Amino acid sequence: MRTEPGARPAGTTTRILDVAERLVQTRGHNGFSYADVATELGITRAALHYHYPGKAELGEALVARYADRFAAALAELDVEASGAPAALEGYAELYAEVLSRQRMCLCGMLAAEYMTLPPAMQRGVTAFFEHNAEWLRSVLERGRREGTLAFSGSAADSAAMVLGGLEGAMLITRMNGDVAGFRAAAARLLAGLSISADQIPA
Amino acid sequence: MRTEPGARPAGTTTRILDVAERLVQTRGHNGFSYADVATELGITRAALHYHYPGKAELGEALVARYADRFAAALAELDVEASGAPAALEGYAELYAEVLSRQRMCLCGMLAAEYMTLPPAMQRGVTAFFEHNAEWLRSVLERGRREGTLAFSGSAADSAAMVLGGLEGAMLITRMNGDVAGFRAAAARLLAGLSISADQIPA
DNA sequence: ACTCCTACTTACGTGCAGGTCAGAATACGC
DNA sequence: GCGTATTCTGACCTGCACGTAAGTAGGAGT
Repeated sequence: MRTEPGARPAGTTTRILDVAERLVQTRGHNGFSYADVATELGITRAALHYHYPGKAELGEALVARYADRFAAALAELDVEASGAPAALEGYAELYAEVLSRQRMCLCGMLAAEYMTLPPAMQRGVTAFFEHNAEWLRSVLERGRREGTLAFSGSAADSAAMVLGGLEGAMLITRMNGDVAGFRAAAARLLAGLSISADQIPA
Repeated sequence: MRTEPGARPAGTTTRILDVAERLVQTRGHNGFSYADVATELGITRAALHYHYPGKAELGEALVARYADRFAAALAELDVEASGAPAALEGYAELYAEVLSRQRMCLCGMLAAEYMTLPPAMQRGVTAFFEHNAEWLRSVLERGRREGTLAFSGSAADSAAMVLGGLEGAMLITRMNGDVAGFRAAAARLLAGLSISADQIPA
């Protein structure tokens, strides 16, 4: 499929993924066609079928690459972040960066279309969120142990809240491109987990 | 269009809306066809075009009815809820009820597909969220004035957080039908706004 | 020089989705 | 018991979306 790992003009396979990814993140999996991708790349639809036999397989590859990248970003946060609160802020910033490119989280988008997705994509999306929730849970538990975070109930519940909160804030603020609004909502979300500091002052 | 306001066998126009609503809430606006609705109702596609000239108009009617119902539910909460915290809990419960029927919020679904929607539907969806955010903002401000809620920053930011948090939690928990998980996440979300009570005890 | 693989293209087929239009059936006032 | 409006059907059209098959251009290896 690929000529070499270091193909200079980016490689058609990768460029297909790049275009398709953007289309899914903006229009959804049911909102774009092979023709859209082909036209944008200046190739034929048949060429797409050569690289990815069908839309289902392209979708699978999309989810897999996105999940890998996200996993890598989380691993980097584990290393770089100086503590649980910083890790959470870094996590929210990952979302803000996606949003600032006028996109929705790929898997958040696919979560909405979940019922219409081929099984392999469903599994990929589910795994993505499970991995994220698990990462958040571990960060939250560490923060509570270390005394840098405080929250009631289980860490898993708060992890689900953070994950859902960021995805949802993204979903809604994307409509009018309000990145600042997203950051404000995300900050408020995380403020509810901090060791009660900035309370009450309006 | 309708024979009478009190048509006993529900009226085709209404039944079309009911079926289409469920399909949008589960599969999205790009995930169902006129044929799906017609088949389920045992009528032809042409009959659908008689009641709603096109998918765009059907979609508009769907958003309008959903927004009206939601607005009525909010007005009822204003009357019935005994205070700001109760109003917020009631608000979250509205979402939980939708989810318990295995559905996503209609407008949350359409928010994902926003870029592919006809302009009139976009306006309807935007108006829905603005109305919800405004309602939440007023509840939050009242709660803060009355001393029943406490939160940092502007009420508008916290309103966006609650709105996004509930939509996002819904989006994600719907995948595995985890209503209990949704309620837990929603409770945690609102706990961050209460006058710091149940902090720290795991 | 020919072979073989990779990366495409051109041409086609199928099915479905949205929409139109001319009527048929039913109910309805009068 | 007759016109009229409402509600729906049958037949059709157009375009697109996904997919397939066969063929070709261009290098890489020997």
